[in-house]
Amino acid sequence: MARKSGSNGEKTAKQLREAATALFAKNGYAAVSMRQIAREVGVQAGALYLYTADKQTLLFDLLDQHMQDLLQAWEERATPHSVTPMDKLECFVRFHIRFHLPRGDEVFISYMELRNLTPENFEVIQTSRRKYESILHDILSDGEADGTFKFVDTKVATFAIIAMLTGLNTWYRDEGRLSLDMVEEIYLDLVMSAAGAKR
Amino acid sequence: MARKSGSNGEKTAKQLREAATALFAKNGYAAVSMRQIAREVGVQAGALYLYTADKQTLLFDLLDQHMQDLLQAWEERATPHSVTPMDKLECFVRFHIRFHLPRGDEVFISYMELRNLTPENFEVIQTSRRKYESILHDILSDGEADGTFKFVDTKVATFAIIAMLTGLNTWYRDEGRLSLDMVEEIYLDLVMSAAGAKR
DNA sequence: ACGCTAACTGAACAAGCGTTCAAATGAAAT
DNA sequence: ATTTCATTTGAACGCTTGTTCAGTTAGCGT
Repeated sequence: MARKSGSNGEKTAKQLREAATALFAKNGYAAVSMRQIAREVGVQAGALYLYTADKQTLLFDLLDQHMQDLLQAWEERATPHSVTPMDKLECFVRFHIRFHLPRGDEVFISYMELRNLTPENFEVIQTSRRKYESILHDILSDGEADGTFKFVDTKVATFAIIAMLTGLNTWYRDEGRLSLDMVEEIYLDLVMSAAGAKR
Repeated sequence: MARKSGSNGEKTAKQLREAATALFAKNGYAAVSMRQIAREVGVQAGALYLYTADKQTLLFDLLDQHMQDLLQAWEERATPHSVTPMDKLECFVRFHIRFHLPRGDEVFISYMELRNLTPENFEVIQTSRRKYESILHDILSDGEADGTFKFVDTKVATFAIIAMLTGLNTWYRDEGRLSLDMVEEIYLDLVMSAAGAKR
């Protein structure tokens, strides 16, 4: 047999992205074969090449989509645009946690599989990442300018805060001791303290 | 030819560890072949099996050695054992940075390749890691008990601080803007602030 | 009912994988 | 000088890899 009954291109494309995301996160890009992904999708390996040029492009598209989603979600965030640096920082922390926590696999891949990108693809992702970091950096700078925050080095503080927040993904479990709301408050407190903000 | 002139077991063993560390860090465990490692060592692939049972054991040994070194270095740290929680935390921060920064590859592998360990091997490494985390946790607990520090949640603060410190490895470069001494002071300040310590 | 095209199979390709092992050779001890 | 043993080669094993492609079928517009 060839074409399968009930087959549909968009559905398969979506299944491919999902299967690849899950498998790459669990076993790593290099350790996952196209045949493994195909099995998960319920299709032969050859069929995948109707939806991606090659394995490398598949990885890149996943990472790029993730970064695009992240940046776009920030632009469209529900919270009304805040005015004071304090409000902005609070908004950023809450946003970061709520965006990243439900996307464990994507976040994991985005950090772990950078080295498996070709140099050109790497540069694209890196640019998006820097864009995101600059959002936080601008907030911290503003706050420092008007005396809300105090840092020895603002650039380092940016990295440190993002690393701290993203580290949440490595240990948080839905069934665990703490609710999403609680970790949000805990990290908010840690970040505000680190920023030297009096509350 | 068979045995090579000037050949020496211990030297080859060391070269194997170094080549494997560098290659695993750069390309990932799954993406690196035994033949690639062998080429780096300057030997045929078959010869590597005199020094490791198999590829999995090679990875495990590297990670395990790294964790052992870390825990032992803490025990033998040069700084005289401090008394106040404040001193202890300062000591820990400085130790963490000075131990981790010069070991970029090992640290990277230790975080990235955990998933490529067999479950039993993973458990061993995880135990060592928890041991290290508990060092910081104990310091934070003590400090909270005597009022030096203030946390909403001490366990979370432990994870957050370690993530923050380890994140340093992802951006620090020797040729960069900041010296080792400077980042040490910057991170010390961030950690102390996050801990709510008045200085 | 027919033709077109989107969707997929299944086999094939060359290349590379981890691992084993008999054979060969250098170094060290006698 | 001879033996012994550590060290390495090089070929071989069966298997998997990413990717291509001619052929086959399902769904859809006419």
